Amino acid sequence: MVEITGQTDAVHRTRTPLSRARVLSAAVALADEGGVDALSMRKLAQVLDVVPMALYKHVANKNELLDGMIDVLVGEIDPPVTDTDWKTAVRLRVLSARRMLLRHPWASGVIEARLKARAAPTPVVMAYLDSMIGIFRAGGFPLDLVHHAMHVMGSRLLGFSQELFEDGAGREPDPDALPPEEMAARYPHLTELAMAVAHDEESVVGPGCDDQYEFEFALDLTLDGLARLLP
Amino acid sequence: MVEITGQTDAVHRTRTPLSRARVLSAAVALADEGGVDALSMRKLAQVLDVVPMALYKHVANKNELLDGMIDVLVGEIDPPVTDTDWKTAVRLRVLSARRMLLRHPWASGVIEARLKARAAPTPVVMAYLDSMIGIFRAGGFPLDLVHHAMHVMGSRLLGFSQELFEDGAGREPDPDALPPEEMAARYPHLTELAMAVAHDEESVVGPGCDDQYEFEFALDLTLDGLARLLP
DNA sequence: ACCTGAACACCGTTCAAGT
DNA sequence: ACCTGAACACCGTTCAAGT
Repeated sequence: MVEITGQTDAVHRTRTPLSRARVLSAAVALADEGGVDALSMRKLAQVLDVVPMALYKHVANKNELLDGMIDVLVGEIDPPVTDTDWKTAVRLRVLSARRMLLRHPWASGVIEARLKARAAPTPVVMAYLDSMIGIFRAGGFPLDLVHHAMHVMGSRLLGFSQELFEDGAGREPDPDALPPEEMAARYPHLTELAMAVAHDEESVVGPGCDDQYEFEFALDLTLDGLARLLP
Repeated sequence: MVEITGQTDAVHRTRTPLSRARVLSAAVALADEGGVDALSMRKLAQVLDVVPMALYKHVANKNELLDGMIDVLVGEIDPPVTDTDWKTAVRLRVLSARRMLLRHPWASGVIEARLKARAAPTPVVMAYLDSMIGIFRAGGFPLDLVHHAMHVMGSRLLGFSQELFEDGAGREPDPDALPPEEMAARYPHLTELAMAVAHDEESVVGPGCDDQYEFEFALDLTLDGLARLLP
């Protein structure tokens, strides 16, 4: 007993030190193996041969751990192919996202849960959405149609179902949010779209987009598409 | 302290006895108030003025509680309107489902989680899907197109995202599953569709439907619809 | 200053003891 | 036979005590 503890300790001392990256990839591996229910701070610490509290040096809490894991997964999605038409580019990207989601079946649930909890999307997720908007823009989509398109794609973009944006309305103000000019530099397409939407609606129903309208737009697009296939 | 306990006890004795329905609606109310994280067997018992273990007389465990709650919610979706065309009928039904999902923001997450856990859909959910298929059939959709349509509608039917059916392949055999003839009687459209899909695929890639094909079908339908709206 | 064991306030569920 | 308190095996996170 004492000897084993001693051995573990020796191994521990020579092991590569903990890092945020090591914590996150171990967490992803744990969730891949046993589902998200099998992921606990305590089990994660055990896998990393570390006392539970050591994790809190690298992630603030479990929610931040989940956010970090999502970032790892979004990083697995192929970057957009640039030398084709918009449709092929979107198609390839969404299919790549789907392959990621199939590799990590717990992912869409976690992403959706974090969105439902009104957590601010991480920079990595923002960059993903920004570049997706960029594909549509490069394909000649006017801003309002891009907006609809992003809603229509909804669940296929990242596996979650509805109300993906929510525009941060009612969200707790992020203490380390980027200043607007930095936002615009980093996420040009997202910013452009957000500003267009805000301007559109502000005079009518207040800020944010009309989710009901967007839902019906997507529904009707789908139903019309099906109607065209009727014999 | 003793006096208060005595009072509580007296109230408890005259209270309407626990029932599955009372447990389920209290659980829904609790989730509506505080989200699904606020729902625990212990808190539910407390709200019902009952010892935690008393709940287990009416639901086998927490998963069965969640299934029961889903049934309550699906019961809130309007029945299909019969005296219109298929498109209007589907549209109204899906919009009714959406209103339910907006009333209970935790619902889609729970539904998706239960599906991911490969839990068999409850009879109430089966009946809902069956009658949705019935609308398409009555509208003249051939079986294969209904199949595609159900996949395309996917997230809009009940708020979850993908792989909704999974056909029970790899699912633990349900001990109290209905015999086939009873299935056919209760869910005629679902059974017809399931049999057509099974027959279609069995000779090619084994039972179940080709999820990748269905995903791409829905994706392309969406992209083609967007392309048509380009100026 | 850093690290960490014990503790706190929770879970869902089992089970034996009480009526 | 029914009901239930205590117990079990967990959680995420706080915090004070140790180095």
